[in-house]
Amino acid sequence: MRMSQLFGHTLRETPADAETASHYLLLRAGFIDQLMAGVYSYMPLGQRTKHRVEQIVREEMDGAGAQETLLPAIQPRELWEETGRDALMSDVLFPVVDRRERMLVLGPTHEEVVTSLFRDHARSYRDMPVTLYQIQMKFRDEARPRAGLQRLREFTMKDAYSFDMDEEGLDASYGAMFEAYTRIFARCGVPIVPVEADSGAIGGKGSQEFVFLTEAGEDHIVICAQCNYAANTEKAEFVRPPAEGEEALAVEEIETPGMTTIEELAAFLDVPTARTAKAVFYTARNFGEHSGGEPVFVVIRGDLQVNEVKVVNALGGGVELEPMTDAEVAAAGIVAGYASPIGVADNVRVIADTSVAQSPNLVAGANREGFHLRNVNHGRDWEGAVSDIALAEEGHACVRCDGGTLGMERAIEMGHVFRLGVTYSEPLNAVVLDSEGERRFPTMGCYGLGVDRIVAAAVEAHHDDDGIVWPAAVAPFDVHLVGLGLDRDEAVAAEAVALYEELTATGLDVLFDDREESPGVKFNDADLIGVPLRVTVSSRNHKAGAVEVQRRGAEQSEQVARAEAVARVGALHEAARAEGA
RNA sequence: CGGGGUGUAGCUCAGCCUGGCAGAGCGCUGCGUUUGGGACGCAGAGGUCCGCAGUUCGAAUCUGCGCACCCCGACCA
Repeated sequence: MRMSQLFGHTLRETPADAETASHYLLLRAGFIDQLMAGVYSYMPLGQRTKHRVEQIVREEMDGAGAQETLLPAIQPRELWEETGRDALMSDVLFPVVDRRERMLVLGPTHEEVVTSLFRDHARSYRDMPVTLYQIQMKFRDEARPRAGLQRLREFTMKDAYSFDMDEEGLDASYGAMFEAYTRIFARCGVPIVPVEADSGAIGGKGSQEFVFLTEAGEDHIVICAQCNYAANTEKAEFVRPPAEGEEALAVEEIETPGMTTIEELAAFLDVPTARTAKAVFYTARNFGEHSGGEPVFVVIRGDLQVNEVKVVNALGGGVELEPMTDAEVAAAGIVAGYASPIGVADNVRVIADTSVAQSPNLVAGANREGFHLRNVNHGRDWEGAVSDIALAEEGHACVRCDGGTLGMERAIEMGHVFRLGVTYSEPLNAVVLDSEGERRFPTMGCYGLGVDRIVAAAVEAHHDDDGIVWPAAVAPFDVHLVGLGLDRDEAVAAEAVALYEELTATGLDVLFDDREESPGVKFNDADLIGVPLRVTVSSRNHKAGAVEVQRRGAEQSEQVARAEAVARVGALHEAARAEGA
């Protein structure tokens, strides 16, 4: 590609709205352009990189035995009603109406469609196991798109779906995808950590995320400093700081005027927050509903925070929590600021974190303005389902090893693999016959990966003050050929063109800067765009019978004899590719 | 969805407080000089000052209502 023909230019100044490195570098280098919030065009350079990422994904999916398909992005809403996810995902669904006023949606994910496809074409265990995948646009009306390609409303996902007869089959299919993901991220130069995760709106019986640790990320991950335990905070478990094992004492009412927060209360009574019980109350509603719902009263030790994802799971899932309104608090007979698990109305669901169940003699509200109770004990003074509903925080003790401490990192979720089970095959009635002739629901897995996020993460992981430093496998070009002073010296120009053609003939993708620009402009653009190898042809080099080759990001360049140039560049290219593999 | 911020040339922004000719730098076009790390001179093109309404002799500037975008949080794959 001759740079004089390339559509799009580098920008000298950083666009004001871009904050993260991947965002402003991709904009400045001319890879992407924003159309609206969370929606971007890929310009030629960006599209080349995206293609290379997709090709790596394809190779690894095919290598793992998955078969490529292409499922419709536009889908009938009824299909989503069959699984109930029209309500569950209603806040991100892009609705569409056709000319006959039929309700359609732009697909945010494809479990329903692929299960429908499977239902129509798979007949028995002889058609299985099978894993289908596609690389396709997904549409989600995100509340807050952000950071360039990191959170988009229209994005490219590789999604795969496995169908097996039993758990052992799912284990094998899931394992194969897990391995493929590990290889994909390694080849793209994105360092990832697999972490335990909540499966959210996708559902199923367990999932793992592949995350890229970066300050620019929006997920929070806890990682044990001692063992390999790593989990999204939505899911993360931890060992509660131990309670003092004293005998249960008699309940005692105490006056605590104006002490409506845990901090005030603990200071007033001069006890650690871990000796108090905190109450938080919610209304749990089905998705898409805005009234009614079930009152939920959550009790947790004062030194811990409530993890709402865990509360939803403790309630059986499928609901969303909203803080109770003042009217709902009053209706539930709760005195805010002095709420007590003792004497809660029968229609209120009470959930206790394991921390309160294992801590004797806590201070809790008296459900009476200006009063608290000392020596409240779960099981003796009040009942309530015990569950892990606490948010893991930095410094908490690891559940998987002895003496390990959890650290907190920010991360971008790059991929997510789920063990679905029959979450979709059952409601969609995708039945196959097993070897006994019995009708069975296949056990499914699904595996998603964000292509745009790989592009963004590769930049986030590989850049310097001058620009992008692409991993060779996903660079838009293999070689950036810089010709200096081509309009002044015909011999140099001829040499540059000849080298361009020779390098291209060996199969390398070459970006040839044949523009009439000053050397400084060309070098700065080359650094910004970040192609792994830069080859400079100039009158100075020409006189020495050489060209100059420099690895992007390297301190030194090397002079290579003109006659050796093609072979040397080829060898350096192979070496650069090998680094990422 | 809550909080904060910003909308003026392709980009980065000044002008707004205190109403009175639409501005700068970079980029862009042409000509000339220059040529190994974002050169220089000359000449030029380029505007719905986010939109609508209001106040005023007069609005980029003041007021109201919208819209868009960004950031933090909530939520989310």
